[in-house]
Amino acid sequence: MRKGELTRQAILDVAVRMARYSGLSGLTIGSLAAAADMSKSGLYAHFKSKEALQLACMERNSEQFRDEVFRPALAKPRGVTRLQALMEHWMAWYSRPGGCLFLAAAAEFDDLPGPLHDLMVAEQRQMIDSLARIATTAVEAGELDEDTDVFQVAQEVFGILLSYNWMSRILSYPDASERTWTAFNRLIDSHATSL
Amino acid sequence: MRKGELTRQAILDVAVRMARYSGLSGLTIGSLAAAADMSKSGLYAHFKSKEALQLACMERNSEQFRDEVFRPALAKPRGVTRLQALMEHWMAWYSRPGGCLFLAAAAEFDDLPGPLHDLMVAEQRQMIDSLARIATTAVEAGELDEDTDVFQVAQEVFGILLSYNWMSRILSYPDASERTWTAFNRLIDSHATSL
DNA sequence: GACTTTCCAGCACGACCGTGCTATTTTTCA
DNA sequence: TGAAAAATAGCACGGTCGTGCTGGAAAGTC
Repeated sequence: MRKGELTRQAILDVAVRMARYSGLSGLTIGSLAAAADMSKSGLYAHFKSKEALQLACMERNSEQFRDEVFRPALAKPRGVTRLQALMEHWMAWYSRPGGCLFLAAAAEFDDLPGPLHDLMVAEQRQMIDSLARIATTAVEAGELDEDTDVFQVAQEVFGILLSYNWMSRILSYPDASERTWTAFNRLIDSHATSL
Repeated sequence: MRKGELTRQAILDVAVRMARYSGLSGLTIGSLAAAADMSKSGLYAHFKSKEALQLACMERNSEQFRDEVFRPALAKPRGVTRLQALMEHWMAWYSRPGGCLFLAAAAEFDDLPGPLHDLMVAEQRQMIDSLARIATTAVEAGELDEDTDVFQVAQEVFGILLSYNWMSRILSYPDASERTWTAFNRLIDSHATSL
């Protein structure tokens, strides 16, 4: 790997960490350059515009999310076990310092048209699809009813996770985690095959 | 009411509408002044700092939320009916152009200490408490089990709403609304008193 | 209608923004 | 090791940021 590509990745690591706090719009070349111990212009040369930098941040963040949330879950046996593992890692992801960049980006670009909006939506859609696919494995494993609407499950699981993020990280409710699992178990039970 | 106070309110109306798109950090005095047909300094004089303007925006947004979501719900008979009405108006609130300022503010200030963070958390907590109180009326009305954990219900209802916001507004899934009600009904059923 | 208070525009400020151009240093490869 | 290519710093630009001051216009009060 070329030196330049290495530096670029190092910059992106710093940028994503900063963006978790300030959002992608709040990210500035100057402060990023200072944090990365580089000159503004030297850093800027790696991305031809600020928007390109922001897009690269989103993509890097997606990679990290796949690595830290989906990949460990996919290592577990298919079915409810995998779904549980996904929940665990997802909750840990939300608990990282600075919070989740996706949630920040969604709030920032939900109604602002442009490439950043489009990429954000595409990444989010892909995530929901992956979540639904894992729910499908639980149906195939015979753990959930055959007529289960996996997208219904995906939407509800995502809601449970979003609510966890708010209650735990933002409002610091101590029982948030426990209530999250209560909600999840109730959701699974209601779709579980009655033997 | 003095002229100044009238202008101040007019400014805040514009500011809140703008902040729904750009967030409270993205709000700038210059663009706000242009949108309000005022000079920068003339507008600025009404708030002694940008932070004060942002705080005023949050408070105004809270008033609007109470007026448009909680007040109509409280006009309904206590119990599940009221909870349903709350859901309806809350969903309509999320569907407003620009989205919900609370969600934007939560993403912006979740890990940035300061008065804006503190006010955001306080408002959000109050909202959850009000939501739990409405759930309590359903218990008192004999519609939900006596041993229902109303904060569990509040957390789950909020999750259902958050998920609706994402699926509907951000990802434009056409079935989001229907699935939202499916989730809500199952939640209520699981806590309903068995007669 | 005079007087006082309030409101608001004009203007200026230092700081930082994103973005380019130009050298110069560093890396890469023959 | 020397030539070609890539990476980075220095510097400058027009623009906008938040914030103050100051004077005149408008509103409120008697």
